[in-house]
Amino acid sequence: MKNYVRDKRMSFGMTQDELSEKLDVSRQTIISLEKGKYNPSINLAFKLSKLFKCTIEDIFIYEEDEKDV
Amino acid sequence: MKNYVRDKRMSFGMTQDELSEKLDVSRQTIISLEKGKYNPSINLAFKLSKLFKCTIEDIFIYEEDEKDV
DNA sequence: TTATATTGTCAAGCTTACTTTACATTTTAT
DNA sequence: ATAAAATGTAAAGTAAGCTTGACAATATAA
Repeated sequence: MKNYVRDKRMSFGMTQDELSEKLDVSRQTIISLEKGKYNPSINLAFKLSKLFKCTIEDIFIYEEDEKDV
Repeated sequence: MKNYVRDKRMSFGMTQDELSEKLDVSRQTIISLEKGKYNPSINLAFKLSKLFKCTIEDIFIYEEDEKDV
């Protein structure tokens, strides 16, 4: 799954630390997401979409044939 | 988080067993989702949205003050 | 250059999504 | 009423998301 977390974060002029605090998750979680180490929980995906004022689908791009299922 | 999995499934005339097979998850997972025992992974949420031809937001309703975070 | 901010890595541990199996209850059809 | 289909429950185990802490590397600024 591809994602635009880093792009969105930067377009909002936020640091990983600021983002993690606003979302109430650890900075590690943000790093891992941006680096594509794993997918977010649906709760975190929703939090991101609310904060970035867009849909989950705007941030996360699902690829039909995901190997990481 | 509220969800309309059961409603969507029934509107498609499918059984839990059929749905679980199409999504490649266990029937238990469907039961647990419909019963609200836990939230789906974002992967499963995407699979459901594709199958039901709608958005994740159409199926799962995020409540700002989720206690289950 | 030196300090400071920001980003990144590693590892151990916890929580929760999900699986599997086996069986019980409810619904639908004959 | 009986059988079959569909739904539900319980429990133990695996996998993945997330945390914490400590420290390394890179970028930005004075």
